Amino acid sequence: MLDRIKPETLSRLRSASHEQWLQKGSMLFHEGKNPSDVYFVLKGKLKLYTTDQQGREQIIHLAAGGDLMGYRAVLGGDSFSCSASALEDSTVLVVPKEAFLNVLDSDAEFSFAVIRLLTAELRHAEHHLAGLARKSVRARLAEVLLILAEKFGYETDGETIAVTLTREEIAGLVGTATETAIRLLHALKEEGLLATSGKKIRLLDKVGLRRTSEDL
Amino acid sequence: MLDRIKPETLSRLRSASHEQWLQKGSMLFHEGKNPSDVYFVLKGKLKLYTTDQQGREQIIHLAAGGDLMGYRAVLGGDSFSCSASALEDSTVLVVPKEAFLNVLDSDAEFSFAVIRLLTAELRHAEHHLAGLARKSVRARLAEVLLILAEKFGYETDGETIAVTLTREEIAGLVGTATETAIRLLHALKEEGLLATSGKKIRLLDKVGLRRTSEDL
DNA sequence: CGTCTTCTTGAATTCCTTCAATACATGTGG
DNA sequence: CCACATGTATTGAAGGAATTCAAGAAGACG
Repeated sequence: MLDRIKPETLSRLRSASHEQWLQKGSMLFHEGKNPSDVYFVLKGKLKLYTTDQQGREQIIHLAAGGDLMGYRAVLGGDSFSCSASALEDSTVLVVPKEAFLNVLDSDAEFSFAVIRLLTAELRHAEHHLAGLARKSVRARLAEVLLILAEKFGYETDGETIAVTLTREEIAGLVGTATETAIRLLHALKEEGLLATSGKKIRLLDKVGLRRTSEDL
Repeated sequence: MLDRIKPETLSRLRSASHEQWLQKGSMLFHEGKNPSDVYFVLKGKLKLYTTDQQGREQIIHLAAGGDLMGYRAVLGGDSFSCSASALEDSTVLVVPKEAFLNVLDSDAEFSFAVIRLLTAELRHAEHHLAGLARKSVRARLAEVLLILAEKFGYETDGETIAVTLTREEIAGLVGTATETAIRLLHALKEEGLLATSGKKIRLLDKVGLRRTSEDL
């Protein structure tokens, strides 16, 4: 998102904003609270998630450098429907919502960029929805791993996903129990599709994973 | 959506458009095709759905009078990610995409209304997503029934949902097998939460259904 | 009526969850 | 640097929820 904004617009936004540093694990915003700002991720990785009564965490979305966060609540005039926290040390640009809305109102190009962003999110959500409803947990796990790789890229070996998640977080992404995620990771490992070492996951056979992700 | 457009903008759109009548069961657009128009539902009810390899249908969205359809593909510059067909005889206003995009570009108010619409859709999709991932099929069925009632309203008795869906379509909304949907409808009936007669469903205990929809 | 679709029910099976116990890792204070 | 505490990961076993397949009943429609 950040890279699609022209310099002029960006400096308008920046002049009203400040940067904020977030330690790994700390919260950027809380579900249910009213938004006062939107956030551009300058550096780092964050997760957007909801927590149910039983304390299980469902991860709705992931954010990396360049991504915009918190706009859904601001645009809809709602409270936050998710919480956001840092997966690693991160820096965000805090843009007061008035500044954001002003720019939106006066800059048709920016406004169209936001529409494109919303559209892309919606397509992504619909796809995810169709998948959750009819794919097996196994297929969804394979898909999640590929999405993680696409979103965060690989380390220098070209195979290890460049993000560190707990098994619980992986389960929260897939929408399953932690134990099931562990067992299925193990199964994919036995099939030679991936290798794990601690929290690092190496995708050894991307084509095989893609095939697995398309099973029902 | 239609009701939030000012008359002036509406007549601009209308002047470039034409109406189309759709028989129950006929298609408005097909997944994978390129969009040439967006559609305002003037009368009737439609479903938006994807079909998987096994021929199972997952319903992504429902549309009633006043709703806008097909804008996701047009705004994203994509092909349609869903198919749309009429649940009953319907009439739509066919707006060529150029006309739609022109108005969007020149009318900031309309543009903001579209942003609000996208935002609302996104919130809806996220909520649905979180629910699909962690609720039981039983809870999701109860929720779907309440959503249907909210979307399409009741018949004159104030209890019968004003839309006719096959069990297969209900299963497609919930994201389950047709047989499971039938069994769970039966269970909810035994508990006195609803009554069925053919394809008509009467919600007898909305509070109870709400409670059921919030179970895990 | 007869045909076709939709609905319903039964039974077997698969997949996933839950609970419980154990190993491993990480970090902290002594 | 060790010992302990805490959080994370793993594995087993039992149970439950949902799917699948199969077959029959009920409706819809020409």
